[in-house]
Amino acid sequence: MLQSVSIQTLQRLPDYLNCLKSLLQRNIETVSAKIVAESLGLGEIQVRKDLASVSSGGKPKVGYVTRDLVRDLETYLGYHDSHDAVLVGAGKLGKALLSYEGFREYGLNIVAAFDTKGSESDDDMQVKILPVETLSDLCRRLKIRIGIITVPAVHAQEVCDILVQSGVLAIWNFAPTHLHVPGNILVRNENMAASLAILSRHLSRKLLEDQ
Amino acid sequence: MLQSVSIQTLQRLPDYLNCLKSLLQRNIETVSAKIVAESLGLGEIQVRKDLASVSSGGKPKVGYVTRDLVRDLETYLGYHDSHDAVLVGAGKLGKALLSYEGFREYGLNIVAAFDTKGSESDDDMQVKILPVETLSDLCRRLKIRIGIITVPAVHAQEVCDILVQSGVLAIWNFAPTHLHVPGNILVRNENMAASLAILSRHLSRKLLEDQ
DNA sequence: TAGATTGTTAATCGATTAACAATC
DNA sequence: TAGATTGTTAATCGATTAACAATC
Repeated sequence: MLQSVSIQTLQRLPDYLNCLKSLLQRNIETVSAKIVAESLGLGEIQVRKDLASVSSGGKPKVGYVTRDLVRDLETYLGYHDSHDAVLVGAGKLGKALLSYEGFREYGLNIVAAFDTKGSESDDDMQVKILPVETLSDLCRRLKIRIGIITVPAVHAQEVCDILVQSGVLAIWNFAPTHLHVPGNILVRNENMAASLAILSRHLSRKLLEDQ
Repeated sequence: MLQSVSIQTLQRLPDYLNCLKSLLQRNIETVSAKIVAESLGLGEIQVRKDLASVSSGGKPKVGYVTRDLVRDLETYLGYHDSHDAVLVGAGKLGKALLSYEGFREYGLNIVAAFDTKGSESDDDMQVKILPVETLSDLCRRLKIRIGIITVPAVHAQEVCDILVQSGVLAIWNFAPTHLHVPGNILVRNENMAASLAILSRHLSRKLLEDQ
């Protein structure tokens, strides 16, 4: 039965997809929740519940049809129909993201990149780097709905405002700063500082208990 | 009163720090939970509780001393004493992370980078790129406890195993794959696919309701 | 004193886990 | 049939929010 999916579950779905695809490559045609759970270090019941919310279900004693699950997950995650996006800030990180092929697989299609410094485009990047003055116009013309921010923190809000004014509805923010947006706009922070906080605390504790 | 800090709270701490530092720059010497909450889009009570768990507290009617809070947060997050780390996988993303100055501010010090392809070091990177054969040895010699994985997904587990065998206790994984580690090792996934899932669903919903 | 603001204790909410019924 | 496995309903757990007491 298809239920509404919590944020927590939603975030686990790509992991399931990964896991199932690798099982598929090994020609494993059906799979139990137990196997998936063990492979990802999750609880068996949690896996069953998560999968129930996006799939048409499995069969007792048999499990799930791997291929069907993969298809259901990809469909749910929107990997089959791609979203166009722009990226603002073609520094090191921005360029790294631009040349990452994997995004296409996730249904993300970066159609243009912008920077103050115009157009020093790299060899293995598909998109041109355009002057930031043309950002708003292009977003409107191409009806861009996703903006990726990889500018320095001080300019992030400014860029964010332009994107929002130009019709962007979802922002993926790599700048280490909090962005202010209207209520209907989603900001997803790729929060490196938060990750480091978690790593650092684990380390402190481990080193302490080893003394 | 210093309490134990939940993961959720821990992840918010860098945001508080950011916010407070910018207030400090504007010479705002005391600050109420309400101000911080509004600035970050959080609940006032949540902010008070979070701050209570790392700070020596504020004064009724006055609020918190900005400078003290900044210091307490930095101390708690370990920004004052830095951790050495290695990075494995000097592709686009790896190089981007290597040349990001900001990590030092967070107490992360990348002392070496590794790749199969040896040593094509970039201009504005401080560290050399070493052959991956020397990874284990260096980790042991320098007692490295943090490993950053930016290799392609297929090689991530392999690299992870080497790191764990060489004494690394915490792993920051940028490869889109789940890593298997012993129970005492922490893996933090920088989960781009999960972020995209959240962005994508928001978009689907918005576009649907606009029809 | 009055009022703003902190901090704590209790209530609510949501997510995870456990127990169990259904079924192939 | 027996047993493995799904899926659902109930219980638990943890985090957030609300209510309130403390205090400058």
